[in-house]
Amino acid sequence: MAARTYREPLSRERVLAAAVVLADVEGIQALTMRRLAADLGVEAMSLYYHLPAKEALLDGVVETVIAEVEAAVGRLGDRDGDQDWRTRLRRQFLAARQVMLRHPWAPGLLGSRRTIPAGIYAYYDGIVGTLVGAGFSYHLAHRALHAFGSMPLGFVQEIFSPASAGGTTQVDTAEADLAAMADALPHLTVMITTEAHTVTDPTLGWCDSQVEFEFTLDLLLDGLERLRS
Amino acid sequence: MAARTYREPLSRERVLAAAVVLADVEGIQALTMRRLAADLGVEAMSLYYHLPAKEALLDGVVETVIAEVEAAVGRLGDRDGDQDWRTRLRRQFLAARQVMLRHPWAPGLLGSRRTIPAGIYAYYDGIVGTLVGAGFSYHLAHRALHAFGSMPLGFVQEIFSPASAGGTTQVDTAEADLAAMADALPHLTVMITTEAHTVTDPTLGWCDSQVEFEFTLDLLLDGLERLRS
DNA sequence: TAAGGCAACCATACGATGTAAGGTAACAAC
DNA sequence: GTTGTTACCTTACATCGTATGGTTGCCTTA
Repeated sequence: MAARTYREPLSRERVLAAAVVLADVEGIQALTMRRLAADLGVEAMSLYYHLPAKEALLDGVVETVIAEVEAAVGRLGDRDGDQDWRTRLRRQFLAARQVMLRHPWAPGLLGSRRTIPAGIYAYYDGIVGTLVGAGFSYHLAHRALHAFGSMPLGFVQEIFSPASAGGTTQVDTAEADLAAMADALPHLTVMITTEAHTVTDPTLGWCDSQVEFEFTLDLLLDGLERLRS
Repeated sequence: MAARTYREPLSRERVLAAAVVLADVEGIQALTMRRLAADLGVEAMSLYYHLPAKEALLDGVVETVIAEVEAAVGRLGDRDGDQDWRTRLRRQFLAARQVMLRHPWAPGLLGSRRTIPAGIYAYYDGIVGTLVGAGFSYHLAHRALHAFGSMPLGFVQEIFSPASAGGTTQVDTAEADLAAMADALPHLTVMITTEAHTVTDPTLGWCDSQVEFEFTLDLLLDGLERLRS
């Protein structure tokens, strides 16, 4: 009765954690269902009891990384409330960068996902909150979000792909459950409603990426010009 | 003897052009060897006579897009020589953006390539030339390149992945054929040699991405602070 | 204690993908 | 007319995600 080969049962969390480790150690291309199962001492099809498909696995992995970023950011947020807005964001982005450096495959994966991972909204809501709290208008805060580009998470969201060829526009889905958002994401909600009503060309959704692009570009060019002289 | 089904013979260029069209119309995930061959009225294995592997196909596709960017940039460069540096780069990046908007899959593909496509060097050499010609030091021009981030090509190079886990560092390869570079890429060559000798920690290669990251971050934060007040 | 039910995992198989290995048809050169 | 060469094709295989349908072992409930 001794060596009954007991095995810790699988779970979504255990699978996702193993997937992150596998990607870290052998690269994202090594993350196959069979290989991941083997690492867990299990057959490939067993994973499907805890995850419906590989896409869901990748979504979960992304979610895990976002959570790690939020944890790192939250950790320094405690004693950080009364800091200058620049200092706060600076520390946040540098902390996020440290997380992403541990998962070099993550920015690429983030950028390749079709749907925006839920955790990102909370993260960005905090950023907008910091900006608005420091006197930014919601409009300028919106611009700032775009300008930050890859700073908060190491990847470029949709700068070059407006609406990303999906079905419903972002405005539709946003207005649908705007009330539900208001609690969890107060700043983002206000920002979206404010900006949506300001927009001139509604075909573009509430982000006119051409305008955002030019804003960021000029911000960089102006800053560099100042450093030049 | 009439309807002898003649078919325009394949060529690397024809294959690459068809690949770009296929990716534009049906998305990059539709770009498989069998599907591409079918579009060309040919069997999959026939492609291997003109390209050694799918990786080479993707490299060629990237190369094609870069060439399209360079063409667009070159087209406006003719009557543009005596413009302000900001105006010139602004126009260049906006022209590049127009190209990338036609190929929404391109930034992601660019970013996923292991080796940097050759055409990019020439493109960036021109940017450095513009900057230095306007009074930038090579050091600041280097910083500016990193700060531009996704502006010139719509994707983030290696902000989060220094040396990208390759074998030889960039310094090794760069110094190996530095002489050959000097003709084709005069500004980049000078920039690399200048910067390489300034570097304090040689283990990082000549790009200390942590420093570059913080530079860009502060550039953005300072610019936004100025707009806030 | 026996019977049933369910949670967790596995064996097999199928279609899609990249591609190795070798075959074939047209044409050129001698 | 033989022989090469070029361009394309047929077949086959490993690997991938995953549909389908077991099998195993524990937990109830009587």
